Amino acid sequence: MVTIKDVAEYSGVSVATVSRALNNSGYVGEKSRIKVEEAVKALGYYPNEVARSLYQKSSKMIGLLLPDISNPYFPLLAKGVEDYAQQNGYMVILGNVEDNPEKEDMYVKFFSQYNISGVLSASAGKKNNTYRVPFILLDRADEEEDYSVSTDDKLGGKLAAQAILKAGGKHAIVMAGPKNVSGANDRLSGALSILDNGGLSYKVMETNSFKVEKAEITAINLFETYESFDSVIASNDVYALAVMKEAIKRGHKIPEDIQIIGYDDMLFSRLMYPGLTTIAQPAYDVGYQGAKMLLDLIEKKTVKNKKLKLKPKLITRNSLR
Amino acid sequence: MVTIKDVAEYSGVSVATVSRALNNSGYVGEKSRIKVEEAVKALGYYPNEVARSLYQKSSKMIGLLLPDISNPYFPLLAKGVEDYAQQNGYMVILGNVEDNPEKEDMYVKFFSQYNISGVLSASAGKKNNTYRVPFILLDRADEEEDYSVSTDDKLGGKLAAQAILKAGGKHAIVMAGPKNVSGANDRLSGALSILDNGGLSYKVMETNSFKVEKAEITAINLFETYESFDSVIASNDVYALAVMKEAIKRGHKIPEDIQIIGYDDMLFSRLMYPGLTTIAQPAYDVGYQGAKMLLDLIEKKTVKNKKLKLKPKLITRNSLR
DNA sequence: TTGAAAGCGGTACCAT
DNA sequence: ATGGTACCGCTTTCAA
Repeated sequence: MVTIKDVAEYSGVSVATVSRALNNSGYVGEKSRIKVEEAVKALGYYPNEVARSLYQKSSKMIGLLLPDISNPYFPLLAKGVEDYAQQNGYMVILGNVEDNPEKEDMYVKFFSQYNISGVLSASAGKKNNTYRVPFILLDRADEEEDYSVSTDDKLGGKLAAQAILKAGGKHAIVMAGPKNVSGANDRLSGALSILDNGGLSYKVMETNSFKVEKAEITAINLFETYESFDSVIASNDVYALAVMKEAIKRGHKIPEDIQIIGYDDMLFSRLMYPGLTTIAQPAYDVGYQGAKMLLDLIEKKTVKNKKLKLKPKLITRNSLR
Repeated sequence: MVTIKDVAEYSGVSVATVSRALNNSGYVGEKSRIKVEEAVKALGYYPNEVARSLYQKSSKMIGLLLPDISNPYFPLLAKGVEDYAQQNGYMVILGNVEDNPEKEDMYVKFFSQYNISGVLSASAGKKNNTYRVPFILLDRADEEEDYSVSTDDKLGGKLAAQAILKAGGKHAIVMAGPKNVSGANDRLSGALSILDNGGLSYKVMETNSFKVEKAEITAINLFETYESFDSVIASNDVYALAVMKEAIKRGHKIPEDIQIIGYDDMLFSRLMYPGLTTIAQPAYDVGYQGAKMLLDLIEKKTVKNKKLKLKPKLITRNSLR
């Protein structure tokens, strides 16, 4: 391993001068600078970030806390984070916390042990004030004081309801989604605000999970509990799919007998038959903008908007009439 | 921040003794040990890993290089890695390299700057010998000398072909998959080895991507190019889905007219109608076992099997007769 | 403009 | 069994 000392010897100056030259800090004579640059090139030197981090008590690493990487929404978000971080010389440390407070605590500790310089969290866990570094909430924006980047779910809910209305639904079922997820509540209230003035009847179906495992049983429940509906606003694409499957199985035609709209726009939603009409969430952008906000905070740039709301949009395919 | 020095002062011993007590290295008297433990508890001390890492030239961090997190196979693999790592006190650093050698080089450098102690790579990029730390290939096993964990794709191909045969296929199309991915070749040769003795006719369709964007066009090509086939062995589930969609669109019944088998078993494959019969890849296990092998290597435990092959298995649903 | 030296928070060698 | 201390690689103060 080639160290700053090697560079100093090779170029005939002191390590202090090399350090200054490398960091553009303090005075460095022109000749010294040149000699250092040559030495760096000749030796293939690059600084040891661990040593630097020890002194500076910070690093070029940020943490990303996710509730569940296997949920297809999060990899996209993670990709956005990773892209922005990588473009700006930061590494991202992945923490799959699964809404498990203990795991989250482990990571908080890890992060501080390694001088991580900021954290992005999409985890629904209790907001952890233990962080002494910039902290940004992804996809949630409960508390007033936090920095956050999220989707405008109320708008998303409205969009979905409007699409159903426009397609001529008469009797709709709207799935409520988990009550402890603020986004789910926003969607619901957004949808209802439109439906209430839309001249169609609707019922709200309580569902309390986004989990894939629950999708099939929820779809079955839907058909066993309700009768004579012609439209479904599903919690998300996975649930929409499950409903489609169950509907077809029971001999209903989509969209003729029953029309369905999803939420998320996962990559396979367009691979269904019929293609699923859905509300696209800007998952990648949430990650990307979140990372940007975090690095701005870390580098003490001013962040104009503490709470960034990104807009979802309607993706029209063939599951609505 | 509370340091080892604080602990030493509080407990009235030297930092050397504290260090020994904490690491169970060297002699420590019973009384000293107790005093240290009390001090640690009272002060809420935990070691700074950056300082430790600087001295030891290693850390409790491992790198994970992925070709594309948005491909649903990889998050599962990542979850396996993360789980094992986390259970053993390691953090994982995520690198989405997208088969881009420059990005990969960036990460190689990053990793060494931060004393990462091992690397797991599912990237198809040139094998990077620049690593001076344990290195394990995930999902690929080209070169003889490497450590690797992968799926037995030849077996997977056989399983798929056997299922088609058993379901009574007469004329099959088998998609070849990208030629530069060794797993794809193994699947193909596995499938053909069965088909050749199966008493049915088949054709191999060249496809050269696993990418989602290509799936729809490939499905269309399939129907435009070939006639009178009754069975399809698809490259993966996404492609299988696209084929199903196109088939239904064209008025074919599944599985009555055309039967289809996929590869991967992605979570939504069972949410289709009809449910997709497929070969399940142990993505999570590849990650988990890979992480295990890596940590064993890092901690100098003996690894009995340099090249671990995990078994795929047939998941029977309703897309075969 | 430059270099010596004191840290940053640990580990481990060497005396005692 | 214990403590003093050099050292890991880098940054920054301070004096020259």
